[in-house]
Amino acid sequence: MVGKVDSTLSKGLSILEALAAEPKGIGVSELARNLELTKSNTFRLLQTLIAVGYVTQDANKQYFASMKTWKIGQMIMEKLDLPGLSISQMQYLSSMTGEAVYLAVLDGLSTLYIEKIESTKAVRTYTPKGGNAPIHCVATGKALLAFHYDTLREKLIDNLTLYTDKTITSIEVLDKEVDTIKAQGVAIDRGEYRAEVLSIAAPVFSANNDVIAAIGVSAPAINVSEDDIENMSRTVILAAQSLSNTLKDI
Amino acid sequence: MVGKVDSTLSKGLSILEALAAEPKGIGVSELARNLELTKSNTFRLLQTLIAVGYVTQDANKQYFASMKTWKIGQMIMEKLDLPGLSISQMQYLSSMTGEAVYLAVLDGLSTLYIEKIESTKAVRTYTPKGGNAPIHCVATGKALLAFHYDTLREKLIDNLTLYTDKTITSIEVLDKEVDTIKAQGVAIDRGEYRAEVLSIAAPVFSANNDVIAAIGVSAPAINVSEDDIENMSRTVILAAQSLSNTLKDI
DNA sequence: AACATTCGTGTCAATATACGAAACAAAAGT
DNA sequence: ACTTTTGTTTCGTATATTGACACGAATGTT
Repeated sequence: MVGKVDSTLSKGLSILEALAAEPKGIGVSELARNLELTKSNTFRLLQTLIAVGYVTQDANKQYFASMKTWKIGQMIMEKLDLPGLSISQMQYLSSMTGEAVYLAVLDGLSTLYIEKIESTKAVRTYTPKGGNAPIHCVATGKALLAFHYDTLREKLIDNLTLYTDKTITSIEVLDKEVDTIKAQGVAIDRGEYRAEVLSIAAPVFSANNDVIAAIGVSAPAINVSEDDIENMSRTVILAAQSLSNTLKDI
Repeated sequence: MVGKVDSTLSKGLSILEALAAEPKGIGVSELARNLELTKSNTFRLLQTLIAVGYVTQDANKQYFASMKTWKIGQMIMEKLDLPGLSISQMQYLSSMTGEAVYLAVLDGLSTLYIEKIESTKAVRTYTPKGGNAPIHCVATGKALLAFHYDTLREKLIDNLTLYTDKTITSIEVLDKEVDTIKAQGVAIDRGEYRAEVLSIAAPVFSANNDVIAAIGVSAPAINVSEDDIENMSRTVILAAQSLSNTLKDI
């Protein structure tokens, strides 16, 4: 009996999301139009969001997302403290490769970067902390995808967006790719999202052997030879295993 | 006509908050008891939170807050554009003191420097933008810590790393220090992280009075007399208050 | 200045919606 | 074997949420 959702709650959250995305404040009417909701409905939901502290309103009647969401988000992060637990392995990867190092978790059909260490080299591949990328064409994404494939495959079929000529857009090809990722324990993206970027990532296992994160490196493709790829893969796998082990005994 | 709130939405958000505070996952029954809600009600709200991506459930039926809230929070943070809003106050501090000026936010058990102005003087105390420092022994860190002490104290107990002979390594001493920081509205570090560096910082408050950042200066200790410290403290506090005020009316 | 649109906020009746109680199987404790 | 507690589902009902409409105040247009 899945599928039934409380519309009030989901509408309220979509308002919160809309406000978070809004660079400048926004009024009821425009907000209602954007979300295809009634003005009355939007107004009322905004009132309750204000009452519980997630939204504020300025003198010109504009509505804003408050910092409360940020605070809650921080709490979640702190409790899990994946970044804290990962930092030593990430630093290890950074020192070994000199490239940008990422820690990512699953977020719908995207990988969400929750921690990063900048490349120490001149040419940088910039992706901000808190940013995300499609799951089917970057290394961290593919590593996460491979181990959640049963729940994600179906949803992904119609969402294999093409980004470069290397991007996997056929589900059959992806099926095979997932098999090799699971077999090898590492995912490699050779310019499947950004043509000139190569990334390598491995899955991180929780205490109950769920894959909860992926750790990996990202580098300008021209910097990396095939031999380098093999070496870096081994290093990334080791770091991921190491991290998985520290998660076992928490 | 104020005060009427959509109960569905507010209950849903309280569930989200409860999950965020829960270090380990939690089941429906216990959650319902904690929040004084019906089991049916709690269950349903959880289903819709799952449907919209804010909550996940593991194999043992335990519910968790997902990273989505964190992501929304990050979005809010980014659109706030703290660096942009801070620049004038930072320049003011720079011109008044001639020393290095920092804008920092909380990042785990560290202060993360998100903006800086270099010292105009010959002798510089170098800390790069994007860099971080332990929270318990630099001024920006202590300013942030003091106003997040309830959530951070426990974690910090085993992480009071010693850097110099001035570093605070006892939680009892830190408790007192936090009290005086909150009382004075300013944090001072006299060589607690780098022996020869002195730093002064004050908290920056958001529209709803959360401390979301700290602004401060950092200087070679030999440059600074006790009188200077007092003067600079006042200047830093003023700059921080000024910044807080501009945040009020956005 | 007069007019026409927008805006944010209230009102209110209708009904769709979220609600609690009870029941369920499965698991955990005893 | 028995009892309690778990997560989940069903269901009839009441109530809380809803959308249409109204309103004055801004804002824009002529």
